[in-house]
Amino acid sequence: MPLQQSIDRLSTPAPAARSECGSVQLSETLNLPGFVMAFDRNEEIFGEEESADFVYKVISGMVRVLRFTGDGRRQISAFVPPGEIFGLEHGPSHKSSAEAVTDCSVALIRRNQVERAAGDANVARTLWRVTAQDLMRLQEHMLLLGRKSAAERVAAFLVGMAGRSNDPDALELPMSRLDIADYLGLTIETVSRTMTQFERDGAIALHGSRRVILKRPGWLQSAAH
Amino acid sequence: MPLQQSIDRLSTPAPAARSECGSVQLSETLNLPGFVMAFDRNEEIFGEEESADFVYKVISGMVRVLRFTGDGRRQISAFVPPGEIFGLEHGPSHKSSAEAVTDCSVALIRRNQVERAAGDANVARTLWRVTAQDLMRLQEHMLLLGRKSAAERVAAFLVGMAGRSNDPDALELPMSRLDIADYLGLTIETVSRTMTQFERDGAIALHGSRRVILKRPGWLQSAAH
DNA sequence: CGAGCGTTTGAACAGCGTCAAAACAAGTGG
DNA sequence: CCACTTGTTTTGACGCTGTTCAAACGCTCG
Repeated sequence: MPLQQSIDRLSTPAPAARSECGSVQLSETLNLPGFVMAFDRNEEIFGEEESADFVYKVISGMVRVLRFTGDGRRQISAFVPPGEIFGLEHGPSHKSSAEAVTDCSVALIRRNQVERAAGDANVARTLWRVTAQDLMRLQEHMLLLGRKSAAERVAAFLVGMAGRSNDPDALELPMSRLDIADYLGLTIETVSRTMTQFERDGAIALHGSRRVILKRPGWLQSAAH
Repeated sequence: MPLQQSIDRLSTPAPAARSECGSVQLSETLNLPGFVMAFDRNEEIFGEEESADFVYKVISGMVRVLRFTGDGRRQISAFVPPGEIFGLEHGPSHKSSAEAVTDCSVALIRRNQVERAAGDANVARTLWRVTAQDLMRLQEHMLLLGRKSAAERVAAFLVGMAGRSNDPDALELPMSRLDIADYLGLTIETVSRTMTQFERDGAIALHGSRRVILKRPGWLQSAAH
C-alpha cells in the first residue's frame, strides 16, 4: 500500500472494517445509528440498480456519483465532499452508482432505520430537503452540459471547487482529469488544454496537475458565465 | 386571436381567469384547495428567483421547465404533461422558470397550504417522492446531455415521448423544434437533420413537422442506447 | 534510479454549429 | 378565393470547437 494512502487511512475511524457501530449524524435533524466503512480509491460503494439498503454520508475523502451508458461512457453527476449525504433514494433501488474518488471513509445508515424515522415529519422534511438540494445542483449542471463551451465548463468547475475550499484561492483537486472530464461532459485532453490556456491567460497557476491557484477569480467567474 | 387557440381554450375550465376555487388533486395523497389558471402559448408561468408561492399541476396542455444563461441560451430540463406537478420547491424561491409550451390550463395550490399539510408525514413523503422522481429523470437526462451523440439524443427523445403517448407508435409533438433543441442541448438544424435522416432510414415517418409515426420503434430504442 | 501511470501536447479529423436561403404552413386582408 | 405576411422548418455550404489518435513528458512510488 502506498505511504500516502496509509497516512490518509490513519485519520479514518475504522479502516476497511464493517465495525464501529454507534450514532451517526446524518444531518442537523437526523441522528440515526450507523457504522463507518472505508473504501479504497476507485472502489465501488454501490452500483446502479442495486437494492438501496443504506443511506451514505462522507466522513473523509471524496465520492463520485455517476451513471454509465451501455458501452461504458460515464457521466458523473456529483462529487460528494465530507459531511454530505449521497445514495438517498425514494424508490427501492439506486439509479446511479457511487465510487470512491480518493481513499475515503463513509458512514452507512440502514434504510429501514430512515424509513422508520420518516414517520417523524421533521425527519421526512429533511429527506425532502436533501433531495431538493441535489435537484437544484443537477438543474444548474444540466445548463452547463447542454449549453456551455469547454472554457465555460472548466471555469465553472474551478469556481465551484474553490467555493468549497478552505482557502478560496488555492485548491487541491482530489480527482483525476478523467473524473473532471466525465463530470463536465468533455475529454481529458480538452480539460487539460483548457487549463493550460487559463494558465497562459494568467487566470490560474498550476503546481503539478492537482494544485491550482486562482490568480484572477473574478476573471474565472465571468468566464464561467 | 387565432381560431385554433379559441377552440383549444373552450376545453379549459377557466380561460385566462384567476377563478375556479375548489379542491385540486395534487397527487394521489395530496388533496388541497387550489384554483385553475389558463396560460397562452409561450406565456411565462413563473420566473427564476421568483418567490415560490405556489405549487403547480398541469391540467391540459404542456409546460416546459427551463433555465437561462446570462446571454439568453436556454436549457429545458423537463416537459410537463397533464397530470404532473411542477414548480415544487423546498427553498423560498424558484430555481428555474416555467412557460406554457401550448395554450394550457394549470392548477395552482398555495405553498403555505402545502407547508401546513407537510406536518402530515404522508404528505411530507409525497413531496419527497415528487422531488425524487424529478431527480431521477434529471440524472438520466444528464447522461444524455453529457455523453450522447445527436442521433442518440433525438432517438431517446422520440422513444421517451412515445412512452407517454396513447398510441405508442404515433405521436403528436406539442413543442417546436426550438424547444426540442433546447431540451436536447442541440440546435434546431441538427434536430431537423437528424429527424429527416431517421425518415430516410425508415425508422419514422413525418406528416408535417409535428406528427411522427414510429415505424421501427425497436430500431430507435437501440439507436438511443 | 527506473517503472508505470496520469497528464500534457500535437496533428488530423469529424460532428455539430453557424449563416444563409429556400420551402412550407397558417393567418390576414383584399 | 387568392395574394401577401409572418413564423417555423428544412436544406445547403462552410467553419469551428472539441474529439481522436499518437507521442512525449513528468510525477509518484517502488
